[in-house]
Amino acid sequence: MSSLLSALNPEQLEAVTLPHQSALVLAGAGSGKTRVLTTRIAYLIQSGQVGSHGILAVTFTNKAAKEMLTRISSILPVNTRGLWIGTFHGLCNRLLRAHHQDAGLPQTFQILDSADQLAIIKRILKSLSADDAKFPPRQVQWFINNAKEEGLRASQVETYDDFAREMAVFYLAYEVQCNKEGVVDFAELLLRSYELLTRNEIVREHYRGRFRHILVDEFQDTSRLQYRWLRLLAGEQAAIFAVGDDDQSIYAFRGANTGNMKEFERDFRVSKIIKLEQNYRSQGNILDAANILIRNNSGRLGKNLWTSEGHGEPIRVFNAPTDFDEAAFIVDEVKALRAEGVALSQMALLYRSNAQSRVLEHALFNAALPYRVYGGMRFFERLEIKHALAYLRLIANPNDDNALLRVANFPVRGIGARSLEQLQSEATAQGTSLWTAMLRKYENGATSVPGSGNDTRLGIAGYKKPDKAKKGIEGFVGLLESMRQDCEGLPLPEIVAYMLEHSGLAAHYRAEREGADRLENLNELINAATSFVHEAEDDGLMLFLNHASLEAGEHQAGHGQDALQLMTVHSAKGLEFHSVFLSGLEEGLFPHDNSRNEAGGLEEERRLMYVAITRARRRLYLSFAQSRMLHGQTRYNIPSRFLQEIPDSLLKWPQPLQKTVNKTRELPPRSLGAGYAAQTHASPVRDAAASRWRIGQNVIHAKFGAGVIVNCEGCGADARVEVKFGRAGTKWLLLEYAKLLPA
DNA sequence: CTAGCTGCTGTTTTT
DNA sequence: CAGCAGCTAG
Repeated sequence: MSSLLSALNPEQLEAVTLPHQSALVLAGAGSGKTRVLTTRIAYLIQSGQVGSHGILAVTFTNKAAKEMLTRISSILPVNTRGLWIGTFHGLCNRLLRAHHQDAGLPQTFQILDSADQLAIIKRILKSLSADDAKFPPRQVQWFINNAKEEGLRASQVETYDDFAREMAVFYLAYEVQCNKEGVVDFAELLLRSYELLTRNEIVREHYRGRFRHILVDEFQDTSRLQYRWLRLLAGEQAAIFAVGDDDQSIYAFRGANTGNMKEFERDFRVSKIIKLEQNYRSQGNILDAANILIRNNSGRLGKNLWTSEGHGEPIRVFNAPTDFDEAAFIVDEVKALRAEGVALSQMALLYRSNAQSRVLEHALFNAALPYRVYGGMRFFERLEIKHALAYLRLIANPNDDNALLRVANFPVRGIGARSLEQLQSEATAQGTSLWTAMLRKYENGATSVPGSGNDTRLGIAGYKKPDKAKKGIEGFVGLLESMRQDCEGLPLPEIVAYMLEHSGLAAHYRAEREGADRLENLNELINAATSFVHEAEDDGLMLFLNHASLEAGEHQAGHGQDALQLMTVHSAKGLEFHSVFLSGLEEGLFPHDNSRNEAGGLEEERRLMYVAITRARRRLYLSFAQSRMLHGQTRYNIPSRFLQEIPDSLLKWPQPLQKTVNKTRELPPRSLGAGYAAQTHASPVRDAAASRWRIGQNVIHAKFGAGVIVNCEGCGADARVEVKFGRAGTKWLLLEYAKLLPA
């Protein structure tokens, strides 16, 4: 026990050994947050305060949950299966599985990912013949998820205008459809289990009596509903140990509500907030940059990271002419670092949006550097995997319309859109699933067609067509029925292998010229199933499918080998690397344009930047490109304001070897409140006469501030340039009058 | 019924 | 530059 605690600093120790009371731990990046959580769990169990069954721990990602489990089991010989550690979604799923009847769900309920959800919504909008210009499916999806997040059912939605009324109708139809199919979306997992706990006293009291200690990781990212869920589950008895960092709240777009921290203080009478500010990860310069940057945000709880290590290296900033050059620079630096002995897996390339990975991947590929992309197209989201999963879902539950529609005609078996549409309306009319409708139709067809009262009334053509369609469906029904029968009792990996062969998927991709990768992925699915059986010690098909919906990532070919890590800043949260390359630091990209209109959008972007910076242990690269290919056209952006918020004294500007790059630092207008001199760096004298105005050039306007030329036309007195300014938007300026200065 | 073409649109971040 | 909906030709 003492060895367990001896390695902790005083604040960590205090947090770990807190008595049974609710507490808020403000844990800065790299301050040993996970360690505190796992050590506390081990401490609680080892000191006999609670059994392992009395602990519930919520993490933000499955990865974090897994890590926590392994760390705990390395400290303590506990049965990890009795521990309730997982994401909100994972825990809700567990709860609903255990009480599916009380929750009004079939035992085999399946989980929809957002793409599945969108598909259902599209189908519903179509069946209600809604005007999709007026009601874009995405917006309907957004509306439904928001309503659920507010805890509202379709019948409870406020219908203050026609639009909302219409939305409520869609929501209701969606609810009905999901119930019919026995599927739940992500938000539903939460809402449904929240309702279960609210309504069912027996279940509620059972869990309240059981979970005496509730630990919450990344508390700043909890949503309103999640917070209510926690409060409900905790009741009066449980102690909630909440660990979070308001500066790392980057999921507001998904409903995260930092206000929960203050509410938590009030609701649970938190008497003391413990702050963990000593950072064990990054060196001084990196930490200073992060601290100074985040100070530009308002309404922080307040926290300043410090380290006992030295300043370390300066932060390297690179100004690239194009995104292509940026990638080339990164490749060079990566090679150099590797030559110095840094493992590729200890280097990360971070970017704001997934689309940015393409250029980087291209450069890495050409340089023959192994890399691994996280996020983006996830394993379980790949088309061929979705098809395979659809078959598996149908084996588990043939009433899953989504799955059925996905593969009814894939591989092609002559079930066209028309027959499916027909089937759809029959299903709607009868209030059944498509599968049931198929069975009926098939049985009707089988009994009535031979007797055929039809042939007296219809011409041959008009009667052959439906006959053909029936054959397709008949074949499909037979296929599915035999698959369901044959898979009964088979171990999971064999079910997957069987399905791949008998569904015709394997054959389909074998025949396809470009199918090799897809085949490989399908084989990887068998591996995934095998390792799932291994890890979960359970071979339920249903469980595997849930695992697939809840944990979209982590399975990817090319496991294990030393590879560069590529991911968005969002998915880098919680990770650390020896070296971090943060690319695309441009206005419009990072901070992202879309964040401009959102309340608090800019501050969230800044927190995102803060997260990115604090991923680095020793070395941090920040880079931006003057021109970038985006959405099929070249765009010219000015450097991100965040660059400017970092003091020059922490920065170093390396130059690429052979290229002559504009050595001037071009920065956007200083934002309010920042207090460092922008012009301290040496700026080489510019040859004013020689610099003709050109696209991509950075300029300064007396009134509008810094900008970049994105277009020009005319000549002589008529010469005009279009300039995109950081603040004033994009404007056409007559060169004769506008006193433009080269930046 | 299918495959292949065109033309449109939308574009952040994720459990 | 996608990805997708809708259309046309086989």
